[in-house]
Amino acid sequence: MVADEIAVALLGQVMTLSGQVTERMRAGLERLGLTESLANLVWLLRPDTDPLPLRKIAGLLHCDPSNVTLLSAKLEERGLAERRPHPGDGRVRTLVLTPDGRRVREQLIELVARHSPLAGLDESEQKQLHALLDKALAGA
Amino acid sequence: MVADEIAVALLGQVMTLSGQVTERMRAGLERLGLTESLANLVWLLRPDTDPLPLRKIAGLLHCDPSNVTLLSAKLEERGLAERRPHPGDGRVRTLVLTPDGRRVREQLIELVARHSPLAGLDESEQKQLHALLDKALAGA
DNA sequence: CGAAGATCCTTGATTAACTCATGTATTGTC
DNA sequence: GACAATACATGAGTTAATCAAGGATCTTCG
Repeated sequence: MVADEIAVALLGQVMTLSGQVTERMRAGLERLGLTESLANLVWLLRPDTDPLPLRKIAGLLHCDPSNVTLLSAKLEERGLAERRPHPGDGRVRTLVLTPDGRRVREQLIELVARHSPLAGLDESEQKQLHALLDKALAGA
Repeated sequence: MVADEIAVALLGQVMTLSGQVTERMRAGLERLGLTESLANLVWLLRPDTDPLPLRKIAGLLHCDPSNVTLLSAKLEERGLAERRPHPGDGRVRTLVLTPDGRRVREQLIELVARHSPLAGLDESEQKQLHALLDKALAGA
């Protein structure tokens, strides 16, 4: 039962951490003109990887595809992202950040990552933590 | 910039992890008759510590006090928790799990902790992780 | 002792995210 | 070329959350 206790405590820590991060985000979001869910989406839209189909975004966001349509429309409206047809499949739309969107994403990362509790750890601790989390996530 | 990269990746891992956990929770919640936000509240109501004032709950939950009133009422309605007056201060109400509520909380922990990605780590890794997260949270 | 101010919870109205059901377009298969 | 399957869009409806205002209790200070 001891092992269980640790697992529960770990989970509590992770949830607390994620709560603190989203809370900090929220404080800076108004300045960026984003809501929390839009920020989550922007966070997901990495400029250095292949564009994500909307359906895949829904999976990563754990929400309904129709909701992604809504969020995408809002980002488009603000000029932060564009829906583009998939080159190989006419049914699929992908969502890509515009230059403005990339800037906002940078600000978001700056806002959150630079001040997260995790940033307080030194480099070797961060690497250690990264390895542990990587292993845990791989096992899932 | 390298350190920043790690911090960003770490944050991504934590968010992914918390997303997976809440997703898993969601799958089992219907059976327990709870919504996600109610589950978060139940999770917070540890039977082994002093009862929490509603206002403090609002802080921990990062939401408005009036929302806590609403959630508390729902838990009460289901017989899972009780609002009790604070012994020393007539303004304050505390929220306490009933026996039924404690049972539901156990099931919730069982559901989530036992199957979280973190449970896949061995005991020494879990302890290591716990120490790192503890340090990070203490710094915040 | 009593009034002013602060703190805590509640109530009601409003907003916004999200889901569900349905519709339309495109692709793949037989 | 018809049929099933997949992907996104649209519209209605649900629900959680915020905000503003109110009543109750405690604290401070004249």
